[in-house]
Amino acid sequence: MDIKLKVGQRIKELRLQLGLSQEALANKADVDRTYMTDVENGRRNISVEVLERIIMALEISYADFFNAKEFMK
Amino acid sequence: MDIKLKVGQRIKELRLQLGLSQEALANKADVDRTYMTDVENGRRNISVEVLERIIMALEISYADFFNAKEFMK
DNA sequence: CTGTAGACTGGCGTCGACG
DNA sequence: CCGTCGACGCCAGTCTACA
Repeated sequence: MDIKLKVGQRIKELRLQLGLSQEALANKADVDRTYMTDVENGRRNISVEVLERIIMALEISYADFFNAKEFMK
Repeated sequence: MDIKLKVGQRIKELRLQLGLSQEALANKADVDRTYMTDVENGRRNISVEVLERIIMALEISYADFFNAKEFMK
């Protein structure tokens, strides 16, 4: 499956666990709200710097973010 | 430390373990050779799609690529 | 609150050339 | 084999607006 979709789904999964709205997470990660929508829906080819900000806003490490079955091979 | 540097160093580390030149890895990942140089030296904010191609060329999973101490928090 | 659309700027990623 | 430079097209990421 497309890496963009995997990343988007993982972000959404973790966001919901934190009980945040897309807008709240977008603000916390300092990215645009409409861009956040596109990223979660696998429509944008995100860069590692923006991904890092989102991951930090999700209060998780890079290692743990990718430590999920979708990324295991 | 900068995420771009961490990613670059991890790529270089794994590339050397495989005994590949930058050019050989670049060809295998289907990216430009000069871009590969910049990425390893932490000068480019790489996207997840290109990073995926490099990771696959390094014969490792996304999870294992980030399962290294630099990415542990 | 989420999604979509359109317009815009900067930088990703390519390429040829040279040391 | 690796690093750097300059040129260039295209898309990442922003923003406003509407449902």
